[in-house]
Amino acid sequence: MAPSTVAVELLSPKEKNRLRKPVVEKMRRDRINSSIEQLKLLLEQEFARHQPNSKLEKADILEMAVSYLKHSKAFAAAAGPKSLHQDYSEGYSWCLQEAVQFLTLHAASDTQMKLLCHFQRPPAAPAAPAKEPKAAGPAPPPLLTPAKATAVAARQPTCGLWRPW
DNA sequence: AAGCATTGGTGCCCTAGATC
DNA sequence: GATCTAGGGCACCAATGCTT
Repeated sequence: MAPSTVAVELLSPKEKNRLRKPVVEKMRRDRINSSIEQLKLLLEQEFARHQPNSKLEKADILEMAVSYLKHSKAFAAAAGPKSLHQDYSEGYSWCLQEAVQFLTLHAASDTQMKLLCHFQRPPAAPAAPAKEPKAAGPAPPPLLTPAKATAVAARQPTCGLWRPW
């Protein structure tokens, strides 16, 4: 049973500190655990692919996160430098495909068409840093037509990790 | 039942800030 | 600059729960 507030008032600062320590330490462990849990959720599919049916320890989660980041870095380096605009366009295109895929499965066709038409409008340009030559940059990639986007969505596997974003 | 992982409590050490 | 103090982080250990 926890000491009453009156009893706590009577304690010396050192004793108060001694009582507070376990609480603070617990909060700290909780932070560690919740972050590990978030890592686990973020890497869940990767775990399923590499170690199906195996129980995940915290150490496993951390190891997998490290190897994922290493892999991700190596992939980005191999892909070479991209312009900000190119990077943005690829990201936009990918998000569009994801949205189309989702709508294909879940949304009513009317809503789907309206949303697709909305996405067909040119995306806002990314906030370019001062050095990036705005006008001289490469033209944005062609936008997907609704039919093409749906076809692309049909080809796309469900969200997998190791995606070069 | 044994082995392993996780959790919770505690002591020790380190560091930053305050005071002299 | 030396000393003191509070706060934070880490390591260790015991208890508990889970798996084989």
